[in-house]
Amino acid sequence: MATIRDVATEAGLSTATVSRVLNNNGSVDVALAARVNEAIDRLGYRANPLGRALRRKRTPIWGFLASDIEAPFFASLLHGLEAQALTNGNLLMLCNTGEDLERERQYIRTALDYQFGGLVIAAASMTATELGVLQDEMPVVLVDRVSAAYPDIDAVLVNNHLGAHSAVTHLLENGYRRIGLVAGPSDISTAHERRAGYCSALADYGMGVTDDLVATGDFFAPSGYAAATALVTADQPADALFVANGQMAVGAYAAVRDLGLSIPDELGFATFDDDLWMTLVEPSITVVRQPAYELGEAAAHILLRREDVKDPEPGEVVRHILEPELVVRASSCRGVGP
Amino acid sequence: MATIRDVATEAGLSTATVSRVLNNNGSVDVALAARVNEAIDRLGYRANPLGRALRRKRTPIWGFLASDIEAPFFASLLHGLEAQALTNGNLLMLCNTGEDLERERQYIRTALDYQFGGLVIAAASMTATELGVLQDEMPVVLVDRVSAAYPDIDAVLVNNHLGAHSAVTHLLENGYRRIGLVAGPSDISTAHERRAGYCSALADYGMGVTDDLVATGDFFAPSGYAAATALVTADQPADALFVANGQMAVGAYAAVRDLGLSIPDELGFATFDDDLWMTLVEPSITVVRQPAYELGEAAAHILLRREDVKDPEPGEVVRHILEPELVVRASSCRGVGP
DNA sequence: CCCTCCTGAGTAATCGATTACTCGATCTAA
DNA sequence: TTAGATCGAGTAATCGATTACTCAGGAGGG
Repeated sequence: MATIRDVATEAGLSTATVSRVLNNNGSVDVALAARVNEAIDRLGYRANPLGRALRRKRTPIWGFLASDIEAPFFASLLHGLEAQALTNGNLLMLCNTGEDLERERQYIRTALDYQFGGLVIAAASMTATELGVLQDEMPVVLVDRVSAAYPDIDAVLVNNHLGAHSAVTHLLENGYRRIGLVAGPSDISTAHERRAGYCSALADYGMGVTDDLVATGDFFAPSGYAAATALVTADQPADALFVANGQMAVGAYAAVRDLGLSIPDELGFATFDDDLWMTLVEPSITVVRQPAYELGEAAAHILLRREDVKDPEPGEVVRHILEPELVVRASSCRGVGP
Repeated sequence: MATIRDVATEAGLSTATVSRVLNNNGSVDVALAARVNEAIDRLGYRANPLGRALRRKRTPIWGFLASDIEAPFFASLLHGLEAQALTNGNLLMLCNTGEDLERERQYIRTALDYQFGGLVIAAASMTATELGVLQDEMPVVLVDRVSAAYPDIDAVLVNNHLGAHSAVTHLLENGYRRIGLVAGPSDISTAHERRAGYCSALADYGMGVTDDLVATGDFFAPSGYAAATALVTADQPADALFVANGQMAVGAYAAVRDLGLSIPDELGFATFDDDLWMTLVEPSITVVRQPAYELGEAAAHILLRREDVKDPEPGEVVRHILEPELVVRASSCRGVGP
């Protein structure tokens, strides 16, 4: 491996000049710069990123923290983020926390040790003070989830309220009147907002929210099964279900099938998150699709803006909200079924 | 951030001694070691990995190269790899090549620049010489795919032949006689092996392979749709389909549905790769499940073994073969359907 | 014509660790 | 008692880059 010293010798110049050419810093005579570049080509020189990072106190690596990278939503987000990272000369380091706080902390320490160039967090479980410390050292962007505890950190979010509102309104417009909500854990912002959207849609339709039409799960499939079963077998059963995320929709859908209810005639069905299977089952399922890939891209753009420029003032907080899309399929349209 | 020098000063010792304590190198007096550790605790010192890596000429980072991280198979593999990486003190760097050779090369150069501690490749498209050069610098493990061009590189693979063989045999045992194969690109080793397994199962049953029962796709959904349509609408149509991967199964399944054929009565159906939707559709789908997570773990173990020890001799090539599992569901059992 | 300013390039310090080499002290053996 | 071996710790070189500081030489002004 050729070093910058080898290049300097080859070009008959000093390492300082070579470095200036490499970084387009200072002013270097055109002829000398050409000599440097020729030497670089001749030797096949590539700068050692470790030496560079040590000196600059900054690594061109972004970290990505997610609770479950196998979930299609996060996988897609990750993909969008990775694509932007690589095209902008950054590497992407992955951390799957599995909702494990200790692991999350460990990873954040690692990010500090390596002096990452940025961090994207899709698992907001740490305290505000920890994040505050982190933010002093590198750009930090929250994606998907936020909490009231971090009012001053950049975030890229989905308009969950609108998404839930439009899906529930759609169910109402199709004649369903007792719409059950399979909700997520209320301490996760997305779950909270979707619930709020559900409520406001009912309110806009002049209907109140009855507690017996809301069952809370934990965003994983089994809880969706239980919640859906409860809502549909109650004394006054729901005549439609709106599920707050894709994983719970798997469970909820299985529950409905096991109970032998026919969708959409006996029960309307809609959910947050699009997934492949929702188009393959019979009837296909109406969803609120989240722009997951774009979420990742948007997070990358914020990191890039924060990187050097003072464009968003240090005190200014960026909140980028993306719009979800209601994709109407057969499961929510009575009389349009198979 | 405290440095090793700060620790040395705090403990009233030299940096050399501190370093020896940190790395458990050389011999240090117990009392002094205790003083060092106290100083470390007092200062909250954490070693700077960049300085360390620069000196050691080696970063505790593993790279992972995949063609499509959004595919459930690779996502799961990635997850298994990441879990092992983190528990062994390595970070995991992600690269999604999207089958783009140029991008792959670029990433490999990056791995060399950073002096990664290992590289896991699930996208074997580069030439043998490139990989040879790479292997001289760091441990390399191929997962999922290999090619005859790399006989001397460690690999973790699935027994594709056996998987296909068992699925096709299962279809034969259930009375299907004209089993169509939706095959993958023959230059990808997995596709090749699955095809061979299909052929050998037929042969074992005393049946020959007829070309008109094989249609080749590209491992993506649309090609599965086309291939399945062709096989099922031929003059002498197939009475069962075996699909070589999960993505094409999506297309193939949609095609069958669009043609209004009933599974499993009119058509048997089985595929490589398990996925959520295959249990949710009616009837559920028989699959050959690959241990994707375990593949990632196994790759990690090979890297760990190669890391320092000379356990696998430099000349010795490790080939770790994992067994797939036939999961029988309704789609392949005539008369057991809905 | 001389002095000042500016430009462009080199020298050397620095980032934070590891480690070859050195050296004094202790211990063993002759 | 002393030479030689051994052990433990410190000094300083090193990994590969960036950059503050320095300095020579040319341009411009008085």
